[in-house]
Amino acid sequence: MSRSEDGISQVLQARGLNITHPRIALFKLLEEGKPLSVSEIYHELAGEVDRASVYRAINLFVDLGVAHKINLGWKYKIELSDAFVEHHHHFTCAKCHKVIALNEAELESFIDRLARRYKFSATAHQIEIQGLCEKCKKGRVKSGKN
Amino acid sequence: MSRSEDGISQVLQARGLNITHPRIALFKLLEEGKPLSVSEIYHELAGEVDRASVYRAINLFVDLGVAHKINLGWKYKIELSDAFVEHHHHFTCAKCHKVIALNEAELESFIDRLARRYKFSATAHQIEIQGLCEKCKKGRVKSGKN
DNA sequence: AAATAATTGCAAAAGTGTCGCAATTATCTA
DNA sequence: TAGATAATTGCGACACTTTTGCAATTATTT
Repeated sequence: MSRSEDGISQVLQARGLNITHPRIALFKLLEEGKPLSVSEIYHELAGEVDRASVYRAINLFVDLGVAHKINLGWKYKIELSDAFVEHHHHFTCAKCHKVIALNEAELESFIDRLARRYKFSATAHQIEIQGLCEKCKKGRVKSGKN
Repeated sequence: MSRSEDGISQVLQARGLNITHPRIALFKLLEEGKPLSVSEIYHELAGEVDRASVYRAINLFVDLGVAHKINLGWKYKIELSDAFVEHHHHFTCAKCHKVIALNEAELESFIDRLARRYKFSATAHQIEIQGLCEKCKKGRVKSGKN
């Protein structure tokens, strides 16, 4: 393992942490962009990486700010942070599960304005919005339950 | 157990559900206003209420719309719904843990406007914002940990 | 290439969430 | 208010999920 160009190697190196297979494998997986649950991750990495190491790598990434956990529904999933991947907020359709990316800048500035008014300096935030997308709202789409 | 005036008893009664100790105890705990994690709840109720019953009561409350699960950071916590308790959004100061309530109407309308633009109809949302309050931002306030 | 320091995989343990079922408790009825 | 009836609880057992100690392995340093 060498490649000191890619994102994660750089971060690890900068912190004096070893560049190891579990860490690279996790990063590559997350790099595909889709938020993954812990079990999706270690099933994907089965045989390659031990469960315990998956957890350790995930927690390391979170501590390093490389990744963070988000909630879809009410199980969390892991996703790379801004610096390594697109945006963070989206609508999730409760029926068809379509994900609609939100205008990040607008959200940020709204939060900032709000915070400023309360003389609060915001350092982090989580926003999740559930609802129905245009198609599903129009009815016609039957849902098993819910 | 009788008291048919308080919120939860009314709801239970209206649905023909029994008013039982686990349910009352959970409601009282949540009534204090602080969102609690499942384990906080059953540790608090240890000896009084069995783990399984805590889960059953929580799920019942959620089904009834009496409580709902929210995500703080990335573990979910349980909180009573609007009808039974104040508002849902606030700033939380990372140092002194002061909680600043936000202007709910403004938040709601922002979300709605945003959603409308994407032709998405929002039915629920969770927003959490971390940062520092005015005093702590100015420095001077030492924090034990965290 | 050897030394050393960080990390892994494994196995065991702790924690979470669910379920069936007999025992208990709340509510209803007379 | 007692007795019948139906709802609910607590218990024990599972099936995960997540964490930890530790010897073995792997990445870095010299």
